[in-house]
Amino acid sequence: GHIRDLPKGAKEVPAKYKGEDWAYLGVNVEDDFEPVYIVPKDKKSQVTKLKQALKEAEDLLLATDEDREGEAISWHLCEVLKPKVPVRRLVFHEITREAIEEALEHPRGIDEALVRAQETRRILDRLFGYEVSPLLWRKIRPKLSAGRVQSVAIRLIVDRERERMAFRSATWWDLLGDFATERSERLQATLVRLEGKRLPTGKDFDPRTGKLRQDDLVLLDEPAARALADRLRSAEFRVVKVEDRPFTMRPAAPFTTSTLQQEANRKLGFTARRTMQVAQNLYENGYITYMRTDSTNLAQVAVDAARDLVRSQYGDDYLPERPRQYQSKVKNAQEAHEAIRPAGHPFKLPESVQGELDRDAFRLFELIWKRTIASQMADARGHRVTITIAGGGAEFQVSGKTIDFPGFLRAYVEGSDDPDAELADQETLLPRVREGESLEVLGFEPKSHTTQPPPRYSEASLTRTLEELGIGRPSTYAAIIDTIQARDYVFKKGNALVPTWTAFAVVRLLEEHLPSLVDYQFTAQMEDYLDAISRHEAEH
DNA sequence: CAGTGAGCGAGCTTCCGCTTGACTT
Repeated sequence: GHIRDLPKGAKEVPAKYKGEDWAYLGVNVEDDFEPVYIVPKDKKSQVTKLKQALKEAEDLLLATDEDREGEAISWHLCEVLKPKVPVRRLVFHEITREAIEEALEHPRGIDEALVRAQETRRILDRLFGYEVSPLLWRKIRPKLSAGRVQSVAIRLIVDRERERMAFRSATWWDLLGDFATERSERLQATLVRLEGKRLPTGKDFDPRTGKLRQDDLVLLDEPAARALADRLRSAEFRVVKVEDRPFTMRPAAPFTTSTLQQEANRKLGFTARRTMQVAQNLYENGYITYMRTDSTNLAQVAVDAARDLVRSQYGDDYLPERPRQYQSKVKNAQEAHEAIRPAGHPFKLPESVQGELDRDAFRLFELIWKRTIASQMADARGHRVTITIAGGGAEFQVSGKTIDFPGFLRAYVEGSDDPDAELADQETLLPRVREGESLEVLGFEPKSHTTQPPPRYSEASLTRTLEELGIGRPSTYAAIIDTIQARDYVFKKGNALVPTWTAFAVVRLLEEHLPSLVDYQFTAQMEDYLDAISRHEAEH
């Protein structure tokens, strides 16, 4: 990790800067934002060890991560160690024999522009944090904090709470029609249209007023729904349309830190913190690859191992002709490592390691194993059938889903934030009917529906949103969630993150007086600028 | 002269991102 950093406060600033106005920042804002670097106390012993080792070395190999922070670590090492022997910078994105040997044959120098980009990022975060936090101490309460990442995180949560407070629910009614086919099979369908006009769904209501957004829809109340049910009992119904559409589903990409935390939260109920602790343990004991990564890429040996397992466990039908490659769709991905996957070749089977692992570790390992294997399996194939039934001026519809070939679903189904949607994902089989077939009416049941306010963020959905906005890094997602709770901005209610009044006060103050700093695009714009620095196109 | 309370000044809080070993309970 980093062995040098800005001083934490005025106390750690070297004596010659002690009296300066900017000492508390550790950045000379009076002279071109020159940063002051120190070796923190807990890193001194590491630096001593490195210096000792360097004395007997004929060569210095810098093999830190190939990303912005990793490049900076290499640069700081050179600054501190002042090596007199030749220095080579090695880069590899996976810890495999092949990758390391390759790296040894193609060393490079330190990329100074990338180092300047990191330094800029560090200074910006310090200035934001150490200038804005004291403002909150004076205006709201001591010990509060603000920062490029945490302040946007609480703004997301407060914004969602505002939407919930402004929310006005709406209630509407429809009918569940119960029919029998010519072969006496039961068929239930929902009223979707009446006299040519569509019935509303939840999306048709404005969440702030509870009123319909358009007026060409049929809004039924309870008496109207009951009257309609009575009237339709004597109507004649026919199948007017049977739509049959094939579909395929692709497996999800292998895990990154963010997706692992989300899935472990949804499927195992782990907090981000617990997921990372368990993963760290699995990593240190050689069960999985590195757990702080934003890459979905698999090393060639891992692809081979996964494909071997697919063939032996599920058979050739489940193996795609060619290995699958996953593109990172995440903004600002730096891809210094592989995806998170079982270590080694071949992968150990979960059953074979169950005895060596505690319950948490086993469940997380199994999740990683299945996701990795599934990512190299064939698409699932099926078809979706939609039946439309008409009679008495009313139109009913029902959809069913059939899986013809499960493919990767044999190994892994991605979890969902929305349990209803997950239920709807299950296979639903419909009786066979033909267009024009007449149906017997068994009855109509009026059903009421109420719109729901937008849900609060969970740890999983907050992490996903931050990642989508390019905010935070794999090593910090879990820490962000801890920080906003430690500062009393947010508390957990079950899985939900609920903002406190302090959070409302802080967000409102920042929105009113420092709007650009809490803009959701602030980090994305910063990243664009840092990229320009690393391409030598902008001043740091 | 002792005890009390008001007033003042000094010192502290805080960022993000990379990591693992040291320390406490």
